[in-house]
Amino acid sequence: MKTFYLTCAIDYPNGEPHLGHAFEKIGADCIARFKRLQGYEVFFSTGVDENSLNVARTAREAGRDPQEFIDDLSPRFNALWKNLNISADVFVRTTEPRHVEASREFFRRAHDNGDIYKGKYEGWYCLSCESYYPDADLVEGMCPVHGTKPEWLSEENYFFALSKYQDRLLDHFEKNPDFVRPEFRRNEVLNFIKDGLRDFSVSRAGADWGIPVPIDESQVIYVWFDALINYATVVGFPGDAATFAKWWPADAHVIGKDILRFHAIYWPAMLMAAGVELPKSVIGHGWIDLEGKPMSKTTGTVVDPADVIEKYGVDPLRYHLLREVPFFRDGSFVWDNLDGRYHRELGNDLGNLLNRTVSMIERYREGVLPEAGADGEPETALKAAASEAWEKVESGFDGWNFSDALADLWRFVAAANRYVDATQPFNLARDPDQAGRVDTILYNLAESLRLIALLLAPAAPATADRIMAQLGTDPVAAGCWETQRGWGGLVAGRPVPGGDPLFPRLE
RNA sequence: CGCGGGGUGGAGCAGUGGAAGCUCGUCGGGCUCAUAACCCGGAGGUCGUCGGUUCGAAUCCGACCCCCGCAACCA
Repeated sequence: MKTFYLTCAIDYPNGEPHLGHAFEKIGADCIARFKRLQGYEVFFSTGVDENSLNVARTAREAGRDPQEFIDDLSPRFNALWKNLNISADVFVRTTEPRHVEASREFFRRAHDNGDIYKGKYEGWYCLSCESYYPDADLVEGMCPVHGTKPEWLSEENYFFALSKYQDRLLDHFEKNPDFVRPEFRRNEVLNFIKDGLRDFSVSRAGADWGIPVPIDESQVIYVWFDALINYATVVGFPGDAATFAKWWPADAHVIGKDILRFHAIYWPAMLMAAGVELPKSVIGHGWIDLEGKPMSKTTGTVVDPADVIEKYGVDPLRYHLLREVPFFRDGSFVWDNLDGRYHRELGNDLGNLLNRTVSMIERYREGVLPEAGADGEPETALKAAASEAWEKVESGFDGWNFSDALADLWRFVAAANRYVDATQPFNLARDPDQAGRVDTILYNLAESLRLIALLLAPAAPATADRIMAQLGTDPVAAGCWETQRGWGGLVAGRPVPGGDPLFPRLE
């Protein structure tokens, strides 16, 4: 069976997960489900990055023990993904023993390959920030955050020989034009590489939080070096060779634009050093803000996804984000827009289409699906719209253009609504001579909804199944895009139970 | 002169020389199976600014203004 290995960023649990985190997981989940529907065996991973010194610092600032702190926060991320119906197969925590082992083994291999050496890391260090600043970031020689005079520190660290891989990386980009997407991000990365790569330190001295360097237990592995390795850990590196061989290389790493460089440059070079194949693609998505303002805990501009779910439901949130914000671009979460999409697109367009369809089958055919007769002109148009939608939606999802895919799907929803209006079954039903026409129309409407549910399933899986249930047919299952994509999947003569409106009006 | 993208009706966008478009929203009318949809009609734009080329510029040229991404250790 064809396989697809998809990863999300692992988030660092120094606070509650918010809508920005959710955007990425929802997009990735949409792809995971899309691939399963296409018949791929999918492995979909996410997790949390717990070894960051920032996490330990945040915990201590709150007067809490770091371990206790992450044991509290990390499960909240996992719980949110469950609530959002994210179909991840694994949720990794980088403090897990298997990941500690994987990181140390990876480090060892890079070291054995001659790509890790001891050097001196020097720079202006702000004690309050606990971080180094390049000269350019200092404001008149002072820390840009605290305005205090930073200290010149120098520490012995292990360095990774990134510079050695500059040519091989350029070569890889050359031979794999889709390695980084979207294209404008690829170009940014390419320019960065062409400017010249410098070695970077992969360890920290004097820290008591993190994974010990295998060749020098007095230091810990720099958190970035360890975090990236999670993608190998979760598919069995290094102990489970069979599992690793089955899934690696990853088909797509889904990450935010802010951490693109780590995935598009550092990680590939690290893999080359360890003698491991490179991933197929790195997908850099945009960020969402709140009503035009950056999400920030300090200013209170955050949205708790749980609040959105409580008011509108999981699928409306998923649908709205995927439809509203093109995945590769930045966008805004606007409450009014969500409300508008909920009522107009989900309620009026889709929900009402289902409702009017099952209502007419109930009223005119005692709730039993009639058999379709010969096609007329309206049927030809409807079926043309269906096959066009199928083609466009599939290629839209395939290119991570969720927004376009859903817009195209809604063109078919509109076509089905137009079909009702053009054929007027509610008028024909008064004339016994037209019974055959009414049968045909009602069947085709129900069948349209079946196809809509299939195409909607990656974005709004629960809604897809609710539609299938109201139509009296099976839930959406893995691989069914291959086996059930053609027109005519519904079986005449079966009961159409109908049900409550999918998206009732609020307030 | 660091590299790159962009400024078009309320929102999001298309449009590289020849009558300013699309989707959504908004206003009015028709229809009615339905959580209503669909159809018809309307309102709404100095196409960032200034200058130039041309019979004709959103589109070509020049200058300027503004916004955004990248510019190494920010999981």
